[in-house]
Amino acid sequence: MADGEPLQYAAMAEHSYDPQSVELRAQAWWRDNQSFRATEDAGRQKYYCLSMFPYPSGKLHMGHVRNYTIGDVISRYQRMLGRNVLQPMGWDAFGLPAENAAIQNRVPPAKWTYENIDVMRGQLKRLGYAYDWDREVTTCSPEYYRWEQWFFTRLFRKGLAYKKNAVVNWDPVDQTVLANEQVIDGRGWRSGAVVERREIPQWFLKITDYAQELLDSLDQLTGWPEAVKTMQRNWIGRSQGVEIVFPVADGGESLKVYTTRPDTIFGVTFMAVAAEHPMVAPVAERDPEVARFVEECRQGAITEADIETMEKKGLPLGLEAVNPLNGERIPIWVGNFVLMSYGTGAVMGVPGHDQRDWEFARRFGLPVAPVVRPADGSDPGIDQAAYEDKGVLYNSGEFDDLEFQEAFDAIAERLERDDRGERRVNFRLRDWGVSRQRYWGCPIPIINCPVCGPVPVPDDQLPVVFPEVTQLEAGLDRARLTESFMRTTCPECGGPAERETDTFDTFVESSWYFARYTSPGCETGMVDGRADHWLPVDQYIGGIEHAVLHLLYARFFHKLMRDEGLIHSDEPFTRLLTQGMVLNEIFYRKSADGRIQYFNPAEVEVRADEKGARTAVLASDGGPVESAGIGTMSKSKNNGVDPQRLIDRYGADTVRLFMMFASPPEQTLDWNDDAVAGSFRYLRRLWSLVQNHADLIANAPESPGGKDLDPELQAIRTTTHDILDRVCRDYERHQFNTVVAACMELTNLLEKHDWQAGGESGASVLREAVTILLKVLAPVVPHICHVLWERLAFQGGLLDAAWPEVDRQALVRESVVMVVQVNGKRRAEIEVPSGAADDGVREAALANPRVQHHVQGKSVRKCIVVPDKLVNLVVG
RNA sequence: GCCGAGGUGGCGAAACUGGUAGACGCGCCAGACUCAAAAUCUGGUGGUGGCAACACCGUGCCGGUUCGAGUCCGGCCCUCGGUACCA
Repeated sequence: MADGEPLQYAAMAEHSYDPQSVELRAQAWWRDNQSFRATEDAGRQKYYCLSMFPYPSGKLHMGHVRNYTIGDVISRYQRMLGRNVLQPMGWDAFGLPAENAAIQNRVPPAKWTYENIDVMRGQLKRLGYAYDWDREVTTCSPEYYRWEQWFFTRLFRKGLAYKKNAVVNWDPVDQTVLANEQVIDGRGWRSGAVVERREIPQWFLKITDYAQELLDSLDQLTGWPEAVKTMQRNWIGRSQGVEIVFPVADGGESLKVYTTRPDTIFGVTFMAVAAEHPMVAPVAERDPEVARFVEECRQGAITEADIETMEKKGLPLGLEAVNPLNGERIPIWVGNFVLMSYGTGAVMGVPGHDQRDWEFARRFGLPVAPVVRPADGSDPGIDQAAYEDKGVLYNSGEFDDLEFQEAFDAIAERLERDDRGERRVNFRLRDWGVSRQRYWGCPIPIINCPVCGPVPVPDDQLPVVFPEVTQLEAGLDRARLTESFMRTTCPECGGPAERETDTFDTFVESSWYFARYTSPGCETGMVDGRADHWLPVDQYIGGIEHAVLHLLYARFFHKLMRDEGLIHSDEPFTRLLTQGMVLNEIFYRKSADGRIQYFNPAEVEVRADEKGARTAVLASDGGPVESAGIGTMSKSKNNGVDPQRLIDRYGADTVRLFMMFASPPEQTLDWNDDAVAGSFRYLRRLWSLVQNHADLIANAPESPGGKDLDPELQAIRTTTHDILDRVCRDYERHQFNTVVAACMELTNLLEKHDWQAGGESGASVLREAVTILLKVLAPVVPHICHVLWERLAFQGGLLDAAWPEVDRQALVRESVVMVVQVNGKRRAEIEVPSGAADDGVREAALANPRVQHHVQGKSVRKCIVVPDKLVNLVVG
């Protein structure tokens, strides 16, 4: 069949499965009954199920479909368990791609964004997600960000927002600040110019004030994956160490460093400072080599990954620090791996006991001095690598023979007594820089007065809204902020002043949207009393890529809102499911001037020759394209798969089913749509099974009784309840792929039986099984199940049907098949009464001729029995 | 570099607390139906050897613990996510 051609079974037979009409019918029913409107109801247990809202980049991609299907399955499952479910949806609508589209296509960012939202909202509705659309939130609308501005002015007054200098990527050609993503190999993506580091004043939020609480309350998040909590703990990075002051010889200003290993202080053989350190500038003035080095450090990217992996370079400044404990003189170097914005902008180098310092010292011929050795007094062996273990001190004067903690305390006390340092708890976490030099973002509500300094915009003048622009130009993003917008008067002194033109990081909007959903239409504040009804979110679902930044910022904002008295819980998300990324291959071409153009895998043909070597060509022109491996589906890499094609061809249920069946939710998924047809085939089989027996089922007794069934029907009942038992367990642990597999198993079983000849008891066994099947499949494929439920003339909507219960008595079997191993190798199977005693099992196993063959002539030394499962005879 | 996760048939995967490796599905092969094809249905399908019964091998690599290891421990390789201005 040609790709994209719609299936035409509907035209072929009246009763064949036509997803488009089935889905239209189910969705109309939900709409007419306002099924998903959530109301605060004190009488029912609430369940707030939230999926991370999308950035409206154009169309849904498979990552969205995966995310939102998981959320919808959980919402519908919880609803059938009787909970009052709230499931909202909205748009993370500010961001860089809108500006890029504006520049490239000369379309205003607002128009581009709202058009994308309309397309994507339509797609979400087509997929049948059970959202309460009355609560929709769009972060780029002034009604939303007004309250963000309001909140920021409160934080400013509390001293939790402040301004300081920070480094940005500066494109000297386009005269603009670049995001890290826009810097490729140290060059601006559009101009190709070498990017410079530039310090500019920026707004920060004091997340470090909450570092300890953000760390401590992770322990209470028992519904979060350990991996995410570990990443957040490491990110916050609490450490106990000592801040040490090294005087600089010949009267220079002293050098402050932080270390968690003060026990190695006698092994310091160099100091390294950042190029931007105040100590460096005077040296650069007289030493051209240093000046050149500083200039070199000013270029290139600013990400931690770049800095940590680049070649470590350094240059001696000709200055010396003095070791505060032994008076030794230590050369001070400037190093490209030390950043002014991290810590104090200076580090002490201990090559004997730090691998990075060891490599630096080796490279530049600096001495390596061992001062810590293993407890047994053996040589630490620093010729090949640094000795980083904690051990016992030597070569350390009066501190010799102390082990780590004793040495730490003794040295810290000595430094404190001499006023040369102090013990400190340090966090790796840095304050959150929220300033962005962009147009398409929430304006920071501050007025800069030459007399009063930064002054918050008064509440009655909020929201601050930028003038609309019809187009943006690269490098001139903020020039559209007209004179009349910037010119204003100071709210404090009434004198002339200028408006702040920076906007917020888009992570600010996504740090409180979950709270806004609880209070739609609220015009008196960020949220109202309804927030405490719904919060915290019971289940949050989103990509693992948000494990640290978004999820940490949202936790931070929740605590800020709590401390403002707006809400009364400590954490925003009780349970967290981190969905694995959907990956796809990335294809590109590099043009002569170094620019990269990406091609969607749908436009690329991959061929393999006889030797298995792959070549990829663009279908349209037959020319070769390069593969950049596989990566997360993204707009920027143009490797997304458009789910619309699959919806048009197979319907929403097939897409939902396939997504859930393809792999467990937390696992990375390499996209391959070859198997989607199999999910459609399954739904068609389900449809036929129910349709072919609909009247039989509708007229059958509800309960199959249980006692007088013939063995074959009894076996079907046992399997049905066994499968239900597994399905319940798998829903609870969110492993939906095996839920689907179990349903397929049950369907296969039911298809094989001749029900028309089975009489009334057979019909009731079928009725029970089909009822269970439709109920447990409903969260995954709600449309087809809804319509089949109607066909069976069952009372009430399937949506609110009670979740089926496992009949424990039906699970009891009279005999079981056990595996017999000899010396750990599987040799036979035996059938024994279930619950048989160990001795009986052993005898039955030894009686088996195949077992005898392997035991022959040897004595049984040991016999291990796992009841009802396995017996292992150890012979020799 | 650092932090986190993953690696099982041709492919997506399953295996609950250390107990039958490969459920379920895709693909492929064979058969039925058909003038033929598609669709559908039935059966087979980890590898090697063997007519077969069956035997041996097999969960990224090397080693260990155990009656028994995909699962636990030590070391390594590769892939993916994050790395503070992509969202």
